[in-house]
Amino acid sequence: MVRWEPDSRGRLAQAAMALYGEQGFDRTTVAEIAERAGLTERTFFRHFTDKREVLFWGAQALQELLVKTVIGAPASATPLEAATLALEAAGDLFGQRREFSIQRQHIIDASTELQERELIKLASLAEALASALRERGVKDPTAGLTGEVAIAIFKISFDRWVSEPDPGEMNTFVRESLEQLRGITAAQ
Amino acid sequence: MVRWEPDSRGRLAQAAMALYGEQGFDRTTVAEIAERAGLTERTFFRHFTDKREVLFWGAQALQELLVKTVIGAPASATPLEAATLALEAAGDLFGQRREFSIQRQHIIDASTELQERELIKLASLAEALASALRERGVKDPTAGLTGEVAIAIFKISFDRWVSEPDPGEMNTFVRESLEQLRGITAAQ
DNA sequence: CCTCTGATGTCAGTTACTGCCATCACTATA
DNA sequence: TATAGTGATGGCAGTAACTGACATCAGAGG
Repeated sequence: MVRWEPDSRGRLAQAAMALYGEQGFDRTTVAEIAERAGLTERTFFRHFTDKREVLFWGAQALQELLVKTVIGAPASATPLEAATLALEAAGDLFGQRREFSIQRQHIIDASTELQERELIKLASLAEALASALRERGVKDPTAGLTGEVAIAIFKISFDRWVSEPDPGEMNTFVRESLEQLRGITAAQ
Repeated sequence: MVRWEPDSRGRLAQAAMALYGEQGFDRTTVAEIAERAGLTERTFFRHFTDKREVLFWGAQALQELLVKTVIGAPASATPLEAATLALEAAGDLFGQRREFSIQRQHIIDASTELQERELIKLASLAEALASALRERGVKDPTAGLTGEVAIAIFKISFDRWVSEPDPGEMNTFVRESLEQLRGITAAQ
């Protein structure tokens, strides 16, 4: 006989996602989430530091993927090329769960608090990219700037990929945005 | 005889800055701030929506400056040139209060919550820039991308300008970062 | 059979924030 | 001059996010 149902963390996350989608983030209480998962408020805060953090526990894996890809990029690749490879790897990752990404983004877009959290996660990704580039020998401020610019491209591409009805691969948008960036900086 | 001391808002802001600097953001309570300003907690929340918002009430003016500058830029200016003019105007604004900027940034850098708030303010600036560019006839996604990239440059430049001992004009960093951006995107 | 561990529950406490109503110097108007 | 607002504040009760301290108890290992 098991004392507790397994995977409390997963059940909490699922309950939270469902409730945030049904009622909105602001109008759902942690007690509600815990109750739907058959657990206690206190236990929720043992698994997630925050009411918001439930929606962002994939960020760590994403960051590791980005870093690994940048470090593993061919030595001949320029900083921006290495960063682009990382974005494309991320694009593939998201591509496998488009429905989930859309639902999650709807929830985030409806709450300022969640947008703040998303932005700091993105900033953390930018910093991780920059740090990985430095390991490749890229100097500052080029490393930092490339990280920021790459994340900007990711934001815009992800946004379009989520909004459009039948967008195909997200990486198409990534490459397109890169082209536009070249246009923007070259135009004099 | 006056019923209340004038400029409660200013007194609250000043008390908050001082306490955040002395004890850190997390360890100061709104009640403390109000007390030091000779007011009540309730009154604090009539002037600021948030405990964090005290540090960001200049953001509105900054945003208006950026928008005005982009719209007023010569018709011949490219999107990035127009955005750059706005950044330079902002640079001049900050240049007049470097000490204040440094102290404020120290406070923000010591608190994750405040960093989140800062990031969403910056995102709002990026969107305002994009929207001003659209008014100049710039299409999306160029407008959005230019807004994001401009803010990325601002972040990096501001960061360097605040960190270095005797940096001179912030706009030097802005122009330098722009040059580096061209290098990054051009390198193939 | 015993002990230890790890995931959970319980409970009390702090603090950010909100709604509602009271207060009262000052102002405009009859 | 009397009266009826007005606007900035105080007071107070309430909600909900989080935290710390301690209790519980099935199962693992000896």
